[in-house]
Formats: sequence, structure tokens, C-alpha cells
Amino acid sequence: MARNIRTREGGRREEIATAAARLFREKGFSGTGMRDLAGSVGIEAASLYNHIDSKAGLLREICFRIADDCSTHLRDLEATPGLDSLRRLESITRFHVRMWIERLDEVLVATNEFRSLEEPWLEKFLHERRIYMRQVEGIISQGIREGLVRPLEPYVVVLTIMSAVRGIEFWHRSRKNVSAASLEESMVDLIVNGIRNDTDGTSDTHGPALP
Amino acid sequence: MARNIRTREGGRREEIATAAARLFREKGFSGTGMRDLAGSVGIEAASLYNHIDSKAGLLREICFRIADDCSTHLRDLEATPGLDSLRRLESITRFHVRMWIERLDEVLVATNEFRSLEEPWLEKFLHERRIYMRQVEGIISQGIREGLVRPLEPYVVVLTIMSAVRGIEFWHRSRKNVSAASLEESMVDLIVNGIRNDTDGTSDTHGPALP
DNA sequence: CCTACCGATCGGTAGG
DNA sequence: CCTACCGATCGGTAGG
Repeated sequence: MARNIRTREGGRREEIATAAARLFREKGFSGTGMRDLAGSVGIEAASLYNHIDSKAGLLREICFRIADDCSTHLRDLEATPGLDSLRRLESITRFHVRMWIERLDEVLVATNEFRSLEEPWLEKFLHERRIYMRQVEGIISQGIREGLVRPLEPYVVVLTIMSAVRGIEFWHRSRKNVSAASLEESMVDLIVNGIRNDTDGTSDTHGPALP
Repeated sequence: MARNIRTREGGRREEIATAAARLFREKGFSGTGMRDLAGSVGIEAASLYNHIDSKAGLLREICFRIADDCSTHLRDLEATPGLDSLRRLESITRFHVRMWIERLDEVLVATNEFRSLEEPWLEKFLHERRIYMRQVEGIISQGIREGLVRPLEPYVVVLTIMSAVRGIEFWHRSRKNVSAASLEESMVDLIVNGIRNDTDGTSDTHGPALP
């Protein structure tokens, strides 16, 4: 609201980008034609090019918006004082869960279709993703050293956190008798409990810093 | 070995199917051309049709082979006596982890490209998947009733188990300083510990049947 | 297993 | 924002 006033110019571009995210998600990047996209916003294919540069550009925007949002969250989190590594991991998990709940189209496209990125961009995207995962892996390693996280292979823990949330794809449209809030709590709970070190027996609050 | 003798007829078809799984995984179903596929087995596109019916048929075979293997494993497991629900869930988890380690191409195609299945088949595939997930959900519900599994939303637990293993996609080709065996143990451990009910404090063996 | 080729569709441009 | 159209590529067939 309030941003829908004067949506005449500029709003069209956003409308196309939103429709593209949805179509790329449903049919894949190479399975989506510009005529599909044009039809879904009610114009002819040629008219799209008054608003966008290329099909590749649409994909690029989606992928890097998601990548940027992830690294921004992580940077903000690193700058927040007073959080132990387990709480940091919970925050990261919750951030991903919410992205998958609230922005499914974009997140799925960035996850599944990034391989269709053209070449300086594909490498850049993979690089940023690698950096991100290494930072999260660092937090996990720290958690293990502090005794807050179970002593598992840190690399495997990152992979598991990042992919477990993909289950949310199935939840969408399926039975909504599980609410978004309940889904979020169950999944964060499940993941955080999977990694938390419970040797001391505490179960629901943050673990103490063992020597 | 021993199956590569007399690979003249029939072996060609298998070679094409294997190459198709790989290409469909790397470039997507609609991103893969029959000329790509032909080139990867060293013949012309037209020659493929002496061995296969259609591009769609190749996808269909991959998807249903995976679907069948999953439901066969589950049926065998249900017929195995003496396993509590937590052990059954561990067996299912381990089965999926191994599929993702050993048969990445096929599993990824069945997971990501099934949407390109044509119509009586797409519905059939989705139906079988729904049935499978409901059965697993049933085991989880039973585990919760018996006190072996933490009291979470069962539907969310199925989703999480089935998607957590997708992290293995990243492991492939990346740094193999984590061995397949170590990956398998860490991931099964992480998932099973995430769902196990630890109210009694036991940590590494199977939980007792609480009243 | 090949050459030659089919009609359809692709992303995108010209010009208004 | 449209009509008209470009060259390239698509899955697949004919015929040998």
C-alpha cells in the first residue's frame, strides 16, 4: 500500500520481474518462453523489451537479489554482539526458513536455475555462495570448539542446514492445516536440536559455555 | 566388469540413458538438446532414435526408476520384523543418503525435472510421491506416540528428512576430504538425532520404549 | 548409423 | 505497446 499509487511507470517492470520469478520456478529458465512471460502480464513478446533488457537479465536480478540478502543478513549478524555460536546458527536457520516461506519463487529460482546464468555472473554467484557457506561453517566449527554444537563434520552440518529448509517447497500450496508459524517453529526446532550438543542434559534454552 | 562383455546391442541404449541423466541434471530437461545428447555418445541426433523412442521417454524412465526404488525399499522395510519406528526412520534416512551419494544424476533429475513429465505420467509420479511421504509420516506419528520421536509436527519432519539429504549435491565434486563414509555417518547421525526424543538422557543407542 | 530435411518455436530487433 | 519478421535451434522423420 502507498507504493501502489502512481504505479504507471516502473510498476510494469516489477510486474514482469515477479511474473518471471514465478514462471522460472514453475517451468525452469530454459522452459520458459518470452511469449509465456508476455502472456502472463497481458502484452506481446516484443513489448517486453520496452521494460527489460533480456531474459538473462531477469534471471540475474533474481539470483543476485537473493544472494545479496543472504550475505547482508550474515554481515549484520556478525556485527551483533552478545550472541553465542548456537544462537547465531539459529538466527541463520530462521532467516532461511522465512525466506523459503515468504519468497518461494525467487529462492527456488536462485537455488535451481542459477546454472543458467551467463559467464561472468555464474562464477560470481558460485563464488559468493562459497564464501557464505564457509562463513557459516566457521560458526559451526566455533560452536563445536565451545561445546555448544555436537562434534560432527562441520561441512556436513552447513550442507544439512541449507538444504533441510528446502522441504518448505512441498509445504507451499499443499495442506495449509500446518500454519506458517507452526512450520517455522517445528523446522527451526528440529534443525537446532539436531546440531545442539546435549551432553549436559539441558534441552530447551541455550547451552552453557562448557570449558 | 563382466557386464561389459558383449555390450554391442543393448549397451548402447544404457549408454544413452546414462548420458541423458547426466545432461538433464547439468542443464535441465528443457535445456538439453537431442544434439547435445547425441554428441555426448558420439553419434548424430537422428541416430538416437534407433535406440530410444523420445526425449520424454528418457525422462520418464529416470523418474520412475527412482520412484520405484524408493517404494520398494519402504515395502521391504515394512515387511521386516523387529524394528521400532526410530530404527525404521534411520533406515529410510540411510537409504536416501546412499541414493544421493551413489546415484546423484538420476536422483536429481527425478527431484528437479519431474515437472517436465507429460500428463498421465506427471500425475502418476506425484501420486506415488504423495503416498510414499504419507507412509513415512505415519512412521513418524507412530514414533511420537511411542515416545521415541520428539513431539514435532510429523509433516514437517518428513519434509525435513527428505530435503536435508539434498545437501549431498554440494558435496559431490567439491572437496573430497570428507569421505563418502564420513558424510553418510555425519548426516544420518545429524538427522536421527534431530528427531530422536532424548528426554531420558540416553544419547547414542536406540531409545527405550517409554510408557 | 548417416544425410537431408520437416514445421514449430526460440530470444530478440526494426520500425512505427 | 503493436505487427512483422530475423536467423538459430528445437524434437523428430524419411529414406537409405
